[in-house]
Amino acid sequence: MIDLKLLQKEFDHVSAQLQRKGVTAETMSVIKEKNEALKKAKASFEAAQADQNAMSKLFGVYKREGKDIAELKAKVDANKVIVSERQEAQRQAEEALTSLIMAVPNIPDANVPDGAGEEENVEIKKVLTPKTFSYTPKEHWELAETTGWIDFERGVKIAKSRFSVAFDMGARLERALINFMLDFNRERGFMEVSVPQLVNRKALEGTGQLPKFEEDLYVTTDGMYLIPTAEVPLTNLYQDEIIPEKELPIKMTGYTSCFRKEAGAAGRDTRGIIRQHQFHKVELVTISKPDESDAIFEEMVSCASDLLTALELPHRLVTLCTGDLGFSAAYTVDLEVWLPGQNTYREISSVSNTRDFQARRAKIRSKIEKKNTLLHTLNGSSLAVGRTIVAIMENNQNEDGTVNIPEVLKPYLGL
RNA sequence: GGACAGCUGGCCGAGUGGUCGAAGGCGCACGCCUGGAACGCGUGUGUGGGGCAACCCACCUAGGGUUCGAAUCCCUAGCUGUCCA
Repeated sequence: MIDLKLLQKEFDHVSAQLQRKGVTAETMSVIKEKNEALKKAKASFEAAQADQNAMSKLFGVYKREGKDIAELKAKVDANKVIVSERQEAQRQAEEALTSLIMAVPNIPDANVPDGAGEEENVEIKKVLTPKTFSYTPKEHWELAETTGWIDFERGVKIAKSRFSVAFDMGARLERALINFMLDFNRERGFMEVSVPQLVNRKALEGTGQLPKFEEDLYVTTDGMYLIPTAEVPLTNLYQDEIIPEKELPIKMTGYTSCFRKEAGAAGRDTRGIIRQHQFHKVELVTISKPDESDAIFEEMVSCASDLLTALELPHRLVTLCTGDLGFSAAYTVDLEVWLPGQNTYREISSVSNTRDFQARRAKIRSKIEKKNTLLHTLNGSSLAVGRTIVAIMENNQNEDGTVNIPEVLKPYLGL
């Protein structure tokens, strides 16, 4: 959620920054209007209420002094009508504003490049050089068949499209990767946490998936939601808390399944396991003091990048432009892994600093220098498991359709 | 699934209709004491919003209700605990 006080104080600046993320000038001025209307409605309601409170207090005095309360009661009764009218006006004004601002994305950092979409993301650097093949490298779904690691048809049979089944070494590789990633992250100072994979609405509002992206979430019959990422439960662990300063930063890593309807992705990546309704991911989440978040962001990017390097996977780092930046992020670096079969780099991790955007929604604070201060929340994948398997398959493939296991994973596979 | 009990500030805990935003304690901050500390003593210390300020409003799990007035009474929901099935 954006800071309404900041908006009020520096409307032109905030408005301009948000317009970079596609919020219209019109929406901004409506928000400004609604905010002012709410303040007026609130002041008028509170004034009536102050009258009410003052008169109510007199009852105690009158009673003690044995005075007649009939006249006072008539006055209070008349005021009560005014109070309830103004209360309703305030409630409506509040609702109008809230529904607007909950759907406003975070303000992008000043150094985020402008751009319409992923084509305009800016490369930071490449890590490791892709190896050259003496033949045309196969795509992972072809290798899925020769290795027998992934079965797409049976996934569809028992669920529907965009579900798959991992068999034998495919399944073992998944488990090995999860353990390897968790251990790697833990050695970098991230505490391992195991969280629920169903959460309530409030949690999703806290991290920004709701109310705007309801159509991409699976919901259960009793109103719980399947998590689209471990970022949701991990970040919301500290919802509505005032965290002692000495406990900061809180650096966590967790493995969960993730569930996404992929509502807006019809026709994209329909083959293979790049875009599934259910996938495994190891996530990093940090809650930090505001002045530490930039340094921690770099740590998180390095963690994910070094993980890819340890797996011997060539990749590159890109800064997302305004058009590709997510709803809650102020700044995001994507890690894209080289897929020789597709002859391109594909996203395998996304590390974001949301600054105080989620903290404001979720009320995550700490008392810093005697003042309750909204903290910064950061999240990043380290890494998406399915896509890592894709990358391993395509980068480590042999001409006969077999795939070599990366050295670092062998201990995890008993090899 | 049924019965009962509870849910109060960073934490613990008192408070059963009228200066209660809430005693007391812990914790924390500052000061005194000390060579330095601990102990002890003193002072301060909830959150959010509005206002230049005085000050005002809201918040005792949440949402409703009764009342001039609710932490306190009533209803509903959630959660926690205990017992029963």
